[in-house]
Amino acid sequence: MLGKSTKKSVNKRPRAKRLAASDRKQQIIESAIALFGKDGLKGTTTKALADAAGVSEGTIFKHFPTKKALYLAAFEGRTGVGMEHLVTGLQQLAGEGRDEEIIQQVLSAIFHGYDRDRDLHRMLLYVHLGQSDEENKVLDETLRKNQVMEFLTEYVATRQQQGVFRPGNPGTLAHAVVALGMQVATSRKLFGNRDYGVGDDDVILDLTRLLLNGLRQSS
Amino acid sequence: MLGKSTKKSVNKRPRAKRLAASDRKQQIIESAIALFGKDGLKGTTTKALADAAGVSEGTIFKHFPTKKALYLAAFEGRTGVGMEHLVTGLQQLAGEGRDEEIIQQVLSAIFHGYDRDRDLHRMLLYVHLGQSDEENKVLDETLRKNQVMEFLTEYVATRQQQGVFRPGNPGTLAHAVVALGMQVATSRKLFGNRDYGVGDDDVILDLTRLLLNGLRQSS
DNA sequence: TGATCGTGAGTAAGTGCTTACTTTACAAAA
DNA sequence: TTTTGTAAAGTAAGCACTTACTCACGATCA
Repeated sequence: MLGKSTKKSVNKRPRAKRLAASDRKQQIIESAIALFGKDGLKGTTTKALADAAGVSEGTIFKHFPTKKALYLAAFEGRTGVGMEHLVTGLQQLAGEGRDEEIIQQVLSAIFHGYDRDRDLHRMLLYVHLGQSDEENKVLDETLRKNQVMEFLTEYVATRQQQGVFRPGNPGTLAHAVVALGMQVATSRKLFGNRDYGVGDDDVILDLTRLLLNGLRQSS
Repeated sequence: MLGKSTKKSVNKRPRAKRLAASDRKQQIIESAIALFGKDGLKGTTTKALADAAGVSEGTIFKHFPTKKALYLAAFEGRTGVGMEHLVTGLQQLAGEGRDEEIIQQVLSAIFHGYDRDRDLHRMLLYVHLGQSDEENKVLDETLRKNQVMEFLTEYVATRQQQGVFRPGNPGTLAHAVVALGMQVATSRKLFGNRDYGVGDDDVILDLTRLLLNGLRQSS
């Protein structure tokens, strides 16, 4: 009844325009992230992946040998982007001893990252949950041993030597800054928790001051 | 060849001993948590659930109308236990103004909770990921609006009025304490991340001091 | 005491649907 | 023409859930 065309085929997606293999591959990955982030590996069907990409199931398997291969490709293709720029800015601030702005920028970057790539971060949680402990160890080394963590750890250590920050394991303290940002961002951005009606900027401000005063020696 | 019994039936589970319905139900739930925590709702088959409980698939469906019903029952049956005892202890410490011990005990409780009920906490993450934002709002209200959060929020506010803690949104600050503990515990207990070879106690100590000094006015 | 029987936990063997992946054939760019 | 991307129609396996049955056991009788 509805959508009947004059020709015989009804309600059919038009044949996808022919693309270079690498382009099609990338396009499939992009649309897959949203689905994998929503329902996880097992919860996402290859049919759904094909529909989202605007191609047939067969095309998916032309480009990726298995569904899991696509899953891993989607995850690997989008991690740790835009870090260089952030770290460059942080290093400049570090030279000027502007502790508060460093922490504030790290937290802001985390919040914005979760806003921008919500699906990717949801997917990351799924990936973590789906891996064994052993596999997670590898995962963590790639993810957490990133430039930001390295910068922060070194920065904390330096400030401790200067007597500005309190003693304590620099790795633990650097992790604390990132972890606090991640958990609050996860709660607010991924799980839609807008507790006590406070806006992002206010939360970031409170957290920044909490962390800053926690790190600094009392005068 | 192997495991052949003298009688004809080979490799078959013996008929499960008859239990009261409520007992069997509880037993199925207990064994289900580990599976749901490992692979999530979609990743866990009813066959696997039956095998883990030592019964047939039919029995599972005698006690639960759907797989999802079992999933939700498993989740609901085990949340917020042991909170009363913790809060009672915290209230006593609050009366004596022992800030450091309060924070330390909250963090310890979180760490031990993740140790003790690792599967349940993994499952909780899956539940969060599987819910829509709207459903998560309900979930969060049950979970986060618990006694510990309520106590902490009020406690922070009181200490602020006394001029001991710095200003800032008490809800945000209380959430920060719990969130930091949760994220570090998740990373270490659920994802097997034992960064920088530091033990639990050392991490808790560093985090406690970080939070305590972050909350307190500098003298 | 024992024979009888109703109740309900438990099960084996499906049922039909969905899924990941395959095959075959065609269309269009090079 | 050849090469490559795509469509469409499979297919075998796996899935949640159902059905029709068995059997253990406590209550109720003689």
